[in-house]
Amino acid sequence: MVNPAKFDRQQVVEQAMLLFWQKGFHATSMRHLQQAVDLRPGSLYATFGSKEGLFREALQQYAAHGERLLAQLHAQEGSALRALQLFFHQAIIEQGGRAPSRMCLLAKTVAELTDANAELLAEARRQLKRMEQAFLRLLQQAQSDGELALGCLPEQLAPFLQMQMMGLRAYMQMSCDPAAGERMLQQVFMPLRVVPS
Amino acid sequence: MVNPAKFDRQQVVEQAMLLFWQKGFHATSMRHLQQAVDLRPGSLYATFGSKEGLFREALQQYAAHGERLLAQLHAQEGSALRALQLFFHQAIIEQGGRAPSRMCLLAKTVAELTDANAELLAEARRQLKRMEQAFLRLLQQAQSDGELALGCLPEQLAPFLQMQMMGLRAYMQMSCDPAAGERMLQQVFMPLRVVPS
DNA sequence: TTATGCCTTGAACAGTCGTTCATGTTCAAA
DNA sequence: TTTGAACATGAACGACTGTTCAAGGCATAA
Repeated sequence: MVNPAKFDRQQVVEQAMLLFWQKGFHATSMRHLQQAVDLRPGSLYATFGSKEGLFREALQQYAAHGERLLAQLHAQEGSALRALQLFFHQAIIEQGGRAPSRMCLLAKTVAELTDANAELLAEARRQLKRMEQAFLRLLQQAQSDGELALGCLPEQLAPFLQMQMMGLRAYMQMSCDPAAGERMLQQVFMPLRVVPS
Repeated sequence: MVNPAKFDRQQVVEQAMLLFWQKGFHATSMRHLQQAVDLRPGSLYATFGSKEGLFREALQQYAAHGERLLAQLHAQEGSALRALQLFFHQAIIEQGGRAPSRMCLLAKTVAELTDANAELLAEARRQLKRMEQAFLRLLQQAQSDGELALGCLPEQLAPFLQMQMMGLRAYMQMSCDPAAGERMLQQVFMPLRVVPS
């Protein structure tokens, strides 16, 4: 390497991701991104190729962060079901006001984009499916640990959880009412409780 | 009226709404709208004032159509709970592929817009709240008709239903799998079933 | 028929979009 | 010290954005 780049690629993607998360793909201009990451167009285009390229990496970084958090919660709590519950609580209640948006960036992207950006749309869908599979693994673990009633079907519960995650965060974006979020969060996890014998 | 307009205002709003529904606010250009409704910029701006003005009317027309459909289902079915169920089924399963988007236009708008378009964002939130109140009235009706267990709390169930409506349609936008939609739809309405005594 | 106001038209505006590229800078290897 | 490849810079590109407006068409009232 003759002359290494002077910026941290991951840090640039992180800043770009936060901006995309806040304003969405179309409303985020390259001018604004250039200012946010403090890079001139030449450097950005040499590194990411296009606005779409930068957005794709932002999506991947966002999803990777989510998966990492879920695994970390599982490790530190021991319980798979408790990890899921904490993950939901964190995404919906705690991070609510601090994050650039109350909604999931992947869900926002699936909502905003069309076939006109087919690759990005497919990438967002793929990452959402990955998260759903992570939910599935945790639910299976919970079941074999006896945390989840044997009558439950993790293969049906995982998409159901994913659906409710998207719904909860979309609802929060609409109402901005933490109390309602907390109440519905309990309603979501109520049927997962194993009845004490 | 000296020289009345030659176009049908409601029809224009309808066409614009379909385009906004498909592509979102930012990705829909006035040029494209002008072509879709076959009007020149002067007429559009004289009638709606701005892109935002046209979008606001599109949101209102969309919401009005939803409320009308819900009332019509209630009238023709007699049962409030059955009306809700049909409404969900129609929005999520049937209209799925035919509509410009699998998602709700109001939810898409809340997901896409920011404070940069505060009035439009507020309008979308208001219309979503109106729908939730329509849900609430039907749930109360169902309860007093004995369709809904007395233990249920319509004031908690209505936001829960709204949340799941948003979640279901967002999930469908992600997976495009009608079977999964049908399955989750049953899961949503399962706890509402009154147990036969 | 003329006069009066509304409606329609399409060219044009200033601004912004994503993107390119010639130019200048930096730094390890020769 | 010279060389040369990788990187940084910012002006500039053509296309497109939302919006305006002068000019012309139209239908009613006088």
